[in-house]
Amino acid sequence: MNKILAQLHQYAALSTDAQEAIGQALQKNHYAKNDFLLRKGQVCRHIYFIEKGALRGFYHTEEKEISHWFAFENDFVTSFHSFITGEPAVENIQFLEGAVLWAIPKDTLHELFDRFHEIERLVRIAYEKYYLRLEERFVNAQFKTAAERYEELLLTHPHIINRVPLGQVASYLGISQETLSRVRAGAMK
Amino acid sequence: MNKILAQLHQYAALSTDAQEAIGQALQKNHYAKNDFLLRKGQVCRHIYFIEKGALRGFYHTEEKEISHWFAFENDFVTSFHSFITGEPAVENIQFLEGAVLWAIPKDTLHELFDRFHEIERLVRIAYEKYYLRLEERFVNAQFKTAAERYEELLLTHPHIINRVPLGQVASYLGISQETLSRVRAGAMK
DNA sequence: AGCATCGTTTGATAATTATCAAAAACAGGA
DNA sequence: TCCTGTTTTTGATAATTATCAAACGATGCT
Repeated sequence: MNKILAQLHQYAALSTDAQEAIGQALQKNHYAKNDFLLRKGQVCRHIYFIEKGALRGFYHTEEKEISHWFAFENDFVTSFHSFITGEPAVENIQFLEGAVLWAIPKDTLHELFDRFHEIERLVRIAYEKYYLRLEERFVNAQFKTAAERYEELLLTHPHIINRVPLGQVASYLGISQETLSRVRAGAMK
Repeated sequence: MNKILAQLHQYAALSTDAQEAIGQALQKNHYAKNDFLLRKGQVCRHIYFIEKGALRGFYHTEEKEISHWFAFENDFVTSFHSFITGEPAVENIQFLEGAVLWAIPKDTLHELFDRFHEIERLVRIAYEKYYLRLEERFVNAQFKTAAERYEELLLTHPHIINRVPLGQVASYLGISQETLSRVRAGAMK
């Protein structure tokens, strides 16, 4: 609980009242490895905070499967598109490890927005940061080669490489598993 | 002016008071073709609304130049990263055509956030939409081939192809100008 | 009309990455 | 420890895309 508030504090400060309201809205749950938090076609009605564990979001079609994000302790996760639009998700969310999550329902969050301008402001600021991160990834994807992107991932997010199967990391980087394996071996420099 | 409020209305409704406050904050300006609205290294302190004209945002390094967005009538533009962080921009914004823009300064916008919860809500919702668009582009970039992305662009944003030089469209799609030319000729099916 | 500039197309070749197939390495359970 | 299934690596080949170079086309200006 305090960990959650500490993470939120990164985005903006909150009054005691607002903090308490958030605390009351949260529900705790345990999940097993390989379970699905969300399957394609379901509507995602919560934002989750990861107390413990690791998750991935991935798209799955007949031809291929692409992991587009990984999340770990102290991250917030949701199926952004489904959560915001209320439409069925086009992605899946799966547990890479056993996990403990805190959930806040969308309805409750919107009630909090009405009651506390400061909470909506915090979320506005959080969205800004999430946008910037995605933009940065997007630009990197176009400017750097597969090998450079792997190097950078190794520097900035080593936990991804340690805790996620290689094939999934490869799809995250936008390359095939074999190519990533060769990049790793240093063959492609 | 009314066009701006109409665009804003897409995101959320606004009270008359809020609308008036926004109207007072706006400044109108004219620009010539090929001028820069913003150069790499400058801080972007405004959000702009395009009454008339076309712009592009692009990254420029020694090796290459990548146009990462195009904007036209009724679009809002800014250097997102610089505007939000207050840091010098890493991108350039240039006019593809002569243009008329309305500007709102960041400081003024934040004053409006304090005075009108509803304006901050509108912006929060606008960010959600912008995020979703970027996410969609990001996924498409990984799932579809260059040819498919071009086809899709042709269907969904034909004005980009009509009003933007081919080389810039190519960098937007993440391919070389020559490849795009061949894709267009239908050679790569 | 003629010239210069910019944008686009075409051709030949090289580099990058994917795909298919099989072997090797690793991890967990009996 | 051995077996089994999963993950990772390696090899050979094919497909995709980039790069370099040159030609073509359109536009605007004198």
